[in-house]
Amino acid sequence: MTSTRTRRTAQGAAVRTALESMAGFISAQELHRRLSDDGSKIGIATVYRQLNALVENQEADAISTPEGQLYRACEDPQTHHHHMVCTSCGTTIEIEPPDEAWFTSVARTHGFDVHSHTLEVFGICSACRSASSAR
Amino acid sequence: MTSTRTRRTAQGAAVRTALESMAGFISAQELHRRLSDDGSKIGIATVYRQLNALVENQEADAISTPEGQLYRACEDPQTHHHHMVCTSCGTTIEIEPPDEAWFTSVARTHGFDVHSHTLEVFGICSACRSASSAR
DNA sequence: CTTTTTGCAAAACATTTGCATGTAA
DNA sequence: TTACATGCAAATGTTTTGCAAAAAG
Repeated sequence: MTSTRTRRTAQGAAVRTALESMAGFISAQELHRRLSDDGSKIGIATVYRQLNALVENQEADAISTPEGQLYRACEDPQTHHHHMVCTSCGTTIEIEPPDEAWFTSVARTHGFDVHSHTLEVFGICSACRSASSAR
Repeated sequence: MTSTRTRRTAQGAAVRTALESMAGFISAQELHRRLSDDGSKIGIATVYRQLNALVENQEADAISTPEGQLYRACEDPQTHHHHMVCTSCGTTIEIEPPDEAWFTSVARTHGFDVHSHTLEVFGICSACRSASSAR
């Protein structure tokens, strides 16, 4: 092995930049769509490869949803926030966990070095609830 | 509406029974495989439909993984748990939130009717941490 | 009978991979 | 140069759907 880590490519930079400019999580497909719309010339396969590389390098983390994987650039542990989303209309409300410190404490207990965490609450908002009298 | 809820079918019972007899989570594909091996005559599409029906009726819940959805029969609300996963080796540890009730309380505050919630902690387990002296 | 469920195969998607070609280093 | 990255299309794997036939009520 003559040592060679990662090559600097336009596509790689584009993916990283785009991901970092995102507020929350985004899918590879969606990210690719945005990059393309913005004029970037990049294939979907490359988006996946870059995204997976970022995750492996711990520069991003991913969560699984019924629609597939969602990626997010890693930020300062403080900067992040959680959401509560209405599974009916999609409304999203930002919520604040009672004890953010808990995450790191459990981790320490198990010898983990916490990198990030996700918390999502799904439900039906009052508006949708009243709307759907049927069921 | 002449009122008609759900029809009782052999396949439906088979799926529910099989799911309830499972220890943990299982995928639709895997469940179908087992049912078939046990002689049940049921199509994969039906397994999916039954499973999704159970989830909608809150008789089962599902989690998303990179390999797809995993289902589990619902038990006492207390029984569900969250995970902490090592982003390096994939090891998953079950963790217990300090205050499960918090989820429903925030929801109520915002007029939400909580349906489910997710909590995931990402990090590096001790084993991987020591192992990766290189980097 | 009437309406829901099933099965099957096709359709939809998300994600990965093989390979020839382009391109950092 | 030369090994790694990209693009494209084909391959995978999961989940959904259309539709005619079977089953429940």
